[in-house]
Order: sequence, then structure tokens, then C-alpha cells
Amino acid sequence: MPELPEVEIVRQSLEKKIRNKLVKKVIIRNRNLRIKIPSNFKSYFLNKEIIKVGRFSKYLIIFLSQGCYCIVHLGMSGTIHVLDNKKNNSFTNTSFYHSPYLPKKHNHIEIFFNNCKIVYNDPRRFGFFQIIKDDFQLKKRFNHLGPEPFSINFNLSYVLNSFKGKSKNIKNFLLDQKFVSGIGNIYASEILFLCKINPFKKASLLSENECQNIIKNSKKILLKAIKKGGSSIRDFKDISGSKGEFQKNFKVYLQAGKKCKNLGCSDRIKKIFISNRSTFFCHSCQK
DNA sequence: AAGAGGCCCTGATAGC
DNA sequence: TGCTATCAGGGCCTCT
Repeated sequence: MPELPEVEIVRQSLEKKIRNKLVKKVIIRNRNLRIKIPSNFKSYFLNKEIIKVGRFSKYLIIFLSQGCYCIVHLGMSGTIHVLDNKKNNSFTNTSFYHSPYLPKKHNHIEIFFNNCKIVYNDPRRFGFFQIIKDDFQLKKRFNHLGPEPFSINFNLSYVLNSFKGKSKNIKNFLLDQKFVSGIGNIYASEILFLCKINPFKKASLLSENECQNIIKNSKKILLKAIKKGGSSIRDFKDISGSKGEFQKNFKVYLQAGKKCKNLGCSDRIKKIFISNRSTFFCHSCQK
């Protein structure tokens, strides 16, 4: 589900809800996420304050008082829900008003505050919560990831240098988090359509101008998606259950068989598979 | 050693 | 209705 824009939407709404709040109670219902929840997990949250909620790439970073962090990754199907406690008097489940958006199954983690609780739901359990004990470990944790598209380090010389001598196609490069972090399968297709570059094209064959376009349009697409509240296909919603709007702006993703949206093009969008990931493009516009 | 593919897991949907 | 097959927004691991 979540690429950088969706995670950023979750971050923004989550921070408003839990910043500066004290954790009163934690319930773990299923420890078997992608990274197993350790037995001492609760102690890092209990009676700690949420200093802020940050993000790098597709990872949320919960800053906990006393210098610890909790990294949250939503995997493919993870969602975070906030439920307000309008009675404000106890921590039993029934004291929280029912949220119509909260699924009945797969609510693995619940973190309680005085007047609300957050619930982590993840049917496929590809996501995780991971405690990071200090700044050094935090830096190390993200060491293998490339710059975000917004970073000044994601520039022409970096891109040209990364592509040099490589046989990998550009679609796989955009999905490679070591190269650039935060782009996933939806936005990779959208970016390449905007750049008019064929997803199969070997990155080393891209012109300087095409590389500039990749940089420019990666920023453009992700920023626009954030502005629209992310993309909601299937089940992405923000923490209060509102859907994003960017899926209405998809030019190629999930548009197989439909007419290309470029003016004057009468071709239809094709769906193909590259490295087992669905890829959408216009054969006429993307060379 | 770069790069492709399999795999972790459950649910929704399509087709019979 | 109910079975089976396929696919899904990620990322790590293994094999070639």
C-alpha cells in the first residue's frame, strides 16, 4: 500500500494526535510481524512521551522520550488508526467509541494515551515495529538507503554516476531503495510516463536530459501525491479513515486498456510485468 | 557481483 | 455456493 506520500500523510495526521502525549498502556496481540516484537517491547513505550513523529522514505520514526526511537514500516497492507476516547476515564476497549473504519481482524498492536489510542492493523504482516536504542543505531538503520527524491543529493551527477555501466532497466532503478528511497510500484510507473521514458530502457542509455527529467518528475509526482492526501487503491486511508485522492490523477497505473492521456496520442495503456511487478505505460509515448 | 526471482502472508476478485 | 487461481502498494534473501 504505502509509498513515501502515503507514509507522509500518516505521519502528519499521527503527529497531530500523539505528539507530547504520554503512553499509558500497550497491548500486543500478535508479535509475529516481519520483525518479531520482542518481549521487552512495551517497556520502551510505557510511561514514555511521544516527542515527535518523523519519517524517512517509507519508514515512520516515533521519537520516544529518553532517547529511544520506534521505527514503523507499513509493509504492503499496514494501516494505523486513531480512536478517540470520548469518555476519557478508562482504558478498556469498550470505553472507546467504535470506529467504522477499524477492521475486525489483524489489529496487532494498540498503544493507549489519555484520550485516544492508536491501532496497528496489518493483514499480511509485512510491516513491523522496531525499537532503536540511540541516534547511532538510527543512522545505521537507514544507512543502506539512498536519498529521497527531495534530497539535494538526488542530483544529476549522482544519477549519472549511479547509472554508469549498469545493465538494469530504469523501472527497476526507481524501485531500488538503495538508489532512491521512497518510490514504489505506483509512482515508478507514473514518473516514467511523465518523463516519456520506456520502463524497459536500460538506465545507462538515458540521456542527461532524461536523467534531469527523472529527478524533476520524481519530486513533482510525490509532492503532488502528498498534496492530494496519497493514493487510495483498495484500502489506504489516513488514520481517521479518510481516503486519499491521488488515484484520480493516475495517468497509467491501473489504467490498462484505457486511452493514453497525452494530447494527440491514440494508443492505449499497456500492463506488463517487470521483475514480477506490474508496470503500466504507453508504448507510443514512452521511448 | 549485479540483477532477477522467490518468498514472507492474507484477502479480494475473477472464473469455472 | 464454493472451489481454485491470480494478484496486490515492500523488501529481504538466495541463486545464477
